[in-house]
Amino acid sequence: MTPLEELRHSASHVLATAVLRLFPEAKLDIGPPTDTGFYYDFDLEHKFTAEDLVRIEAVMKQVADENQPFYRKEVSREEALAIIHARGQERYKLGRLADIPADEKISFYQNGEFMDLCAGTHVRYSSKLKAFKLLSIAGAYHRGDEKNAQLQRIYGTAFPTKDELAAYLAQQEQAKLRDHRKLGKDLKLFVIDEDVGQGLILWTPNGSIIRQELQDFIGGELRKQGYSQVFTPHIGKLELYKTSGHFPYYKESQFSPVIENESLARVLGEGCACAEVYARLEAVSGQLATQLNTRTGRETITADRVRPDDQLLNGFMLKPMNCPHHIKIFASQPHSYRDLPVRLAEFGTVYRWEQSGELNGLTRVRGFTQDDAHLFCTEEQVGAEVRGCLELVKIVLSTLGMADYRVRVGLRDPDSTKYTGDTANWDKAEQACREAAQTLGVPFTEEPGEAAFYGPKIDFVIKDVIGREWQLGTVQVDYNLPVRFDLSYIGADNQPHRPVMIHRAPFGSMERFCGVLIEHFGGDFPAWLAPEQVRLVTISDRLDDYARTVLAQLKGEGLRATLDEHSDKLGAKIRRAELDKVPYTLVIGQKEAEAACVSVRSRARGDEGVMSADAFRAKLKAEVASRALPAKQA
RNA sequence: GCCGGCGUAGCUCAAUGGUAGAGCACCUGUUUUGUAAACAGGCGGUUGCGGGUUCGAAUCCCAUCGCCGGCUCCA
Repeated sequence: MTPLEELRHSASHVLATAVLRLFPEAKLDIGPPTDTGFYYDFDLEHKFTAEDLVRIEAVMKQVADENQPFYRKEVSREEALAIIHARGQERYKLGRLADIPADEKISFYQNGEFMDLCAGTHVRYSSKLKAFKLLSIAGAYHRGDEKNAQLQRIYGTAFPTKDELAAYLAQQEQAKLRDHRKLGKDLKLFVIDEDVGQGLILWTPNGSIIRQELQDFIGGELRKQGYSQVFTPHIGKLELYKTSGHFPYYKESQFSPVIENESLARVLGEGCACAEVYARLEAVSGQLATQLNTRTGRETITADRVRPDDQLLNGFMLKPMNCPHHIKIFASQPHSYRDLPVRLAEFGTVYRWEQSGELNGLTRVRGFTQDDAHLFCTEEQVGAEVRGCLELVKIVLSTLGMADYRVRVGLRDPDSTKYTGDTANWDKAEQACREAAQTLGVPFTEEPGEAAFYGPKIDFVIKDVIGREWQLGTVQVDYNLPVRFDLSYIGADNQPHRPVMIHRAPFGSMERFCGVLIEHFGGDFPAWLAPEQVRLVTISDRLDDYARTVLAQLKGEGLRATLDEHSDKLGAKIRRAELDKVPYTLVIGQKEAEAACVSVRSRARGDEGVMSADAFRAKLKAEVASRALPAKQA
């Protein structure tokens, strides 16, 4: 444990000490340090309130002042049981004790009257806790399993000194100002209207410019890399998703199907209530899941294809993924090995029924557009194609100056049944991902259980302003959907072969990416992305005519410019431009008008002096064309 | 979905059971301005929605919708 973790871990023990002083009946679970602080989970009838937090924190300060030494005590399993019973903490601690392997030492840590099953380590005296603060109360399931009891978790943070604590809290406050939900409102980038629906993004004109620019940017890269553009509809028949495996496997995270009127009439005509419709779908999908589970891994889908029988309801689903549609395009005609790789790209909008409590601004939504593509290639081509996809992700991130990300290779969880396909193919796909990741030149972690249901993936993960991680770009290797859809190409040997699929989305979703991007730039977008690139402000409205000439010239070059026609003093107009985070403000007075000039003020660099209107236009055009990042120094 | 907190004007907030208010934004007028806020006036609210308690509810209670922080989930 690092010294800081040790400090925070000790703070969590002191938190538990204080809680037991105030609420002796509280049952303890666990209290570890975290990246940013610590927490402790309690089971208690009384619901903690904000006022309780103040009281608890005050008692914690007392405990710190009592300068209690922390003692480590190693005990036998029998002694441990006795301690737990003596303290009436059987409810969770017995289970925690049982988790400790037989060959490991069992230890307790004691400070004052408090004693907790704990591997350690701890600070030597509670007086080391000079700077801590309780932050929030949250529900948390015991062992992170929603089938278990929900405990009350108290979060806090601690630092070696009061200054460091104050700096951390101030930095957190600063971070909130960059929150994309706040900036989205301030800069009028997007709205979410409760009448339209939770998690459904309405892109306003300003936000749409950013999204469109990003789309144009990557579109150019795709043309260079030999992708073909396709378009597909937002829905597909239930049958399609039964074949792909989405329907039985992930039905709970999809919008309810749109049932064909005829099917619906048949069911309702029999006197069924709406609930009966859902019950029937449940039964059908359960049955399909069983069938598909027992059939995964076979090399031909024809015999395995699940056909609807008379009991089935026919209808459509909002697409949760684009792959089935793209697969159907690939399958629509025969392919020679000479055609491969086939790369089909689409900004495809998908819909997923995320739990209401998980929705979050742009970063977790119910309808989003993936910058998606599916590559169909030979097994020999997989490595090169995956590397090409990773290259694309790196181009995106470096163009935007996003360097603070981590790479995760998501592998299957060997104990889970949520995956489709046979083991041999999974092994090949996982190996392909691993090898490709090694060529990245950045560290990556392998994480079991993070794979897609059809294959392993390489994800680019970025933190938002409050430290939550979000998966953005992703590259996924898939040996399984080609089997499920019985895809083939004709090889050099004139025999049919199974292609391998690669799913990839460098941005991930436009919504989530823009959310993270807004926070990355704090709303100060580079000129090429800024909804408004230039604001013209005049000293006096007598100069507005000249300003309008300059404005027309800027617009003529395709630049996004406006003229501030308010009857305000210059300072007020500049302030407004600054608050609107416009990259360039052109100040126009008599001198400028007479010389066909503009006085340039850069948001990043301040006053840059006077230049000819023509020169500014050329300079900004070049800056936009090169997709330059805002430079602090001229 | 679960636990907890919160919903007052476009935005930020005030009013704690007794006439819903301020600043900014917006509109109008005056001002004609040199690098982050000129002045004056005006517009703007069934206090998220629906019930209830009360002589009287933004305020108390119930329900519902939404938002925020966690948990769970995340193709």
